[in-house]
Amino acid sequence: MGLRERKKLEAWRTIRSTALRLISERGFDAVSVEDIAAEAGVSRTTFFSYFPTKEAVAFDLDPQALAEWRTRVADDTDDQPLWPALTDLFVDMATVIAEWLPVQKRVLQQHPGLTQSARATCDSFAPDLYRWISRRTPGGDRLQTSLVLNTAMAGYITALEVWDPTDPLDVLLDSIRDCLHRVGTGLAAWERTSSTA
Amino acid sequence: MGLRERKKLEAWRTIRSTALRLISERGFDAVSVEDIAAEAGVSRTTFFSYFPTKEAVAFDLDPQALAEWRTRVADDTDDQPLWPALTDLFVDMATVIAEWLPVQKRVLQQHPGLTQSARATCDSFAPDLYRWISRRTPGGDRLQTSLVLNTAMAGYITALEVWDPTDPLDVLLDSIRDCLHRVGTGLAAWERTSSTA
DNA sequence: TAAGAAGTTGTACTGCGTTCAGGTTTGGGT
DNA sequence: ACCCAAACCTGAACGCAGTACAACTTCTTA
Repeated sequence: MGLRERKKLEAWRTIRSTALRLISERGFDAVSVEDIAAEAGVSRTTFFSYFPTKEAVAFDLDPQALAEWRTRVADDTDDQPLWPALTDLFVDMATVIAEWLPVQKRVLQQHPGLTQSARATCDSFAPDLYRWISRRTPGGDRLQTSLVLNTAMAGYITALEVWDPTDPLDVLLDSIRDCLHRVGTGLAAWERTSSTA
Repeated sequence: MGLRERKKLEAWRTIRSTALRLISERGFDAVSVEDIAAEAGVSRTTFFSYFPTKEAVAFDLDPQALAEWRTRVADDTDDQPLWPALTDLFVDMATVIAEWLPVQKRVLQQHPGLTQSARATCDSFAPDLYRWISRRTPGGDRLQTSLVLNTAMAGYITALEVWDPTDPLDVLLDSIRDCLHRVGTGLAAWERTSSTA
């Protein structure tokens, strides 16, 4: 990893940390992009070269963490049944972003209007999961694959929604496992029958 | 229904139709709020008194249709099991907004970035559904209720995602029924056990 | 029909997000 | 050690979404 790449990641993290600190202190609307950029020591233009929107600075995934998770998903040779394996991927994801979850959740509690942006976080790893599910269920059509993905995400989102950020991370991870297990037990029965429906 | 209320609804629908027509013709980004307001014969200020954001004009629910659906949900004395009854509510919702679905879907196909806004449509009737589910599952905790809601919505969203807007509405309705049945069969088994988990 | 409530309009303002030309830093090749 | 091209950062200017507000018009009701 060259100097250039390291500096970029460092800048990304500086801007992100600065943003979350300011937003935690003053609230999302009371902090402008200008404020964040100034405090992080970069220009407004540079801010937008790292984050496409102001919301993104609070909810985008760490590039390195995301890349690591992606390679793990791509190289996955797990031979468990579909839903336990899928559950592991979501737990991995939550673990990877564990550091930021409490503060993000607290921002969401103070500003429910950002729920949409939070869901966009899921969308950033959805394509990888879609491919992974397709690979695991060769007979599945588009409907079945999307249904599995969206249902699993519903479980993940629900666990995040109900989680209290002052609780330890293990509580969240167990809740994710619980939710995916509950929603998965029904869909598992459809895995074989989808092409004959 | 007084003159005032009738005029308001009429204005709402004029703005909405105008907006969808212009957006269909030129694309979402190439139409400004100013354009829509001018073409609809109102001021920019008035536009924002009807729709909180530019996205809302494409995805908000018709006030009358929403009100009718709400009373139907509130007065619901259906004694079917949970998931068939819930399925009926979603099918009702889709029927109620059937008129706009094809053009909205076409806008989404041309502009995938608006998916988040489309999901906000669901959020506008989510609170009603949450209350309805709570009423139907007295023993359920917050996790179970949210899980049922989010999972049902995942089914609904999935059906919308894979639906081809050139297909007749019945195809979509059947798909909604199919998706909710699939995701519901698993969760139905948890209805009784949630308080002992 | 007069008073007041509800709705509309123009204006001015903040702040997000984009574009672009010009300057600076970095890594690779000689 | 030097140079060059590519990548990066920056300031300035712009368009447009969304808000605030005071003046004005239209509807309701007593």
